Amino acid sequence: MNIGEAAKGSGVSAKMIRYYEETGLIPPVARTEAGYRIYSDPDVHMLRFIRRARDLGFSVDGIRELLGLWRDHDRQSADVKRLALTHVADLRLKIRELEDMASTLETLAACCHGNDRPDCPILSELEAPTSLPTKTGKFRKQNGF
Amino acid sequence: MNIGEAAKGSGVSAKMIRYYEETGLIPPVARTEAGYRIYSDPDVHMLRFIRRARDLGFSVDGIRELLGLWRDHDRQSADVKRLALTHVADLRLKIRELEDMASTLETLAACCHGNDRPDCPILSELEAPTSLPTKTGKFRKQNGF
DNA sequence: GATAAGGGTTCCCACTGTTGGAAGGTCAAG
DNA sequence: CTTGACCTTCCAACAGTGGGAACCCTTATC
Repeated sequence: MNIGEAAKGSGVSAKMIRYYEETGLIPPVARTEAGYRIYSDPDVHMLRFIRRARDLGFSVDGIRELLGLWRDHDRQSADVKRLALTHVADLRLKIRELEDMASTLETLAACCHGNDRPDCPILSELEAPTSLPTKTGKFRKQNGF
Repeated sequence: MNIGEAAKGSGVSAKMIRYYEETGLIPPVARTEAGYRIYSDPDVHMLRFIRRARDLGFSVDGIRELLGLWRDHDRQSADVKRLALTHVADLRLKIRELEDMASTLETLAACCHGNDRPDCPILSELEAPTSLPTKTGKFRKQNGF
């Protein structure tokens, strides 16, 4: 099976398959004499695993670890669980940050008349932060996730 | 005031101030004879506005619009409000996606013994998605936000 | 056998936003 | 006059993904 079919079968674009191979997330596959990559069913299986993990928000590095555990038949499920729960904690943290942003903005928007006059509490707040409640205290995000 | 002081006073790093200038988010400022950028209090004020908007999760493009409204004394607060609420909707969408990921993973983790045995429902699910409930249906994220 | 369509291959660029560093000029204090 | 802390520009990198160019391969059709 060539890369296009593998892409269709796995839901991972051909571009990304090449990228994953280049960056070592997946091992290089065999090639035809002409240089075409050849994929087997297990390869596609692995690609689907990767896609599913991305769907769950794992970073490529996280997936690297997951793949390691997946391939390791002597793994301990505790390791997988820890990896998953760490990721859940990251997600929840990110959610809280976004939630804070959204609720702050919503509060401000609720105070804004939203008419044809120029005065607007949203701009006022951006201009001169009045330390509105931000449950987490720390506000600044540092990685896009 | 030079860029370092402006950075300290605004909370925007010198690097980012230069970047914002280069990309046209903020207009170029005056320079000393030696080429040092000179910032005034209003400049720092604007930088603080920008930083605050970034803290609320606005993209640079969003900030561009906000700045335009901020500077426009004939603006209509309705435009600001619309901008803000659109952003809130984006945030809430993203939150829902992350929430789905987190709850799916949490459900799976709860089913995982987390012991020294290798069998693990998390890996099983990644391997062969059993279409767990994902309230939104569409799952794949397409922009990092 | 020639040709065209629709693959594949590599490589480079763009995006978002931010950081890091190198090479070199400048300013203020000692 | 030197030293250290600034400033300047330029270049690279990060994570992931998409777009596209230039070129090769395969297959079907004429």
